[in-house]
Amino acid sequence: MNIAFKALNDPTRRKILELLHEKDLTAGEIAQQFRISFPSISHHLDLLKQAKLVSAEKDGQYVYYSLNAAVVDEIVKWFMHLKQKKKQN
Amino acid sequence: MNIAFKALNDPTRRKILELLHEKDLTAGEIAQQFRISFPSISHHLDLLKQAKLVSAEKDGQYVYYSLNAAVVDEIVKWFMHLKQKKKQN
DNA sequence: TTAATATTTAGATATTTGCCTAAATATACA
DNA sequence: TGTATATTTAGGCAAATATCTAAATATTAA
Repeated sequence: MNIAFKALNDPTRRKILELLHEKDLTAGEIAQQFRISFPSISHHLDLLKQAKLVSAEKDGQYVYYSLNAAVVDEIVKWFMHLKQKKKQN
Repeated sequence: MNIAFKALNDPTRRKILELLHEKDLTAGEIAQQFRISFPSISHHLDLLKQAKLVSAEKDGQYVYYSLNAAVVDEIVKWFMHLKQKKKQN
């Protein structure tokens, strides 16, 4: 959970999630969408992977990344809990 | 949105939101829940306020903090959008 | 096997973050 | 008014973060 929020705290990484929401992409296809260097994008992808927000699958020389909904669910649950009606103050 | 994710990227600040989910609290009451110094908590509260995740109201010498659902809604919306069924890959 | 392409790892650097103590400000109380 | 209480602001420091270039690794193609 901690690492998920950390992974989400970056506009580039959130944009990556939005791209992957459209369809699975290779690391290179993702990198092309940004003005940031390949290695930096690779690092961002690694963080998203650590947070289990995305998963990666190697196919030949390419690595395909895809969005992973499970952790998103968990976070949404946390927010929904926050929104439950609270005691009257 | 950017600042909201930033504000959420800290366990202390998320704990503060959970405390405020129970009921409104003064800065001091919040600070007592942590082993962190008063000024540090004050700084965390300021960030949460900037992100509009909480609102503050002064009452005499106390400042009451309360949870602000509007931004939470906005973030949940972002997540729900991510979860919409995506194109088949 | 050699060269090209795709991606990650390593190392360096500038910026941001979170914490602290000390000082400042605001309000309440004696 | 003078003192105590509640909270914020300021300044400093260590750790974390985002970025870069260069180098390494893996796979494909000539």
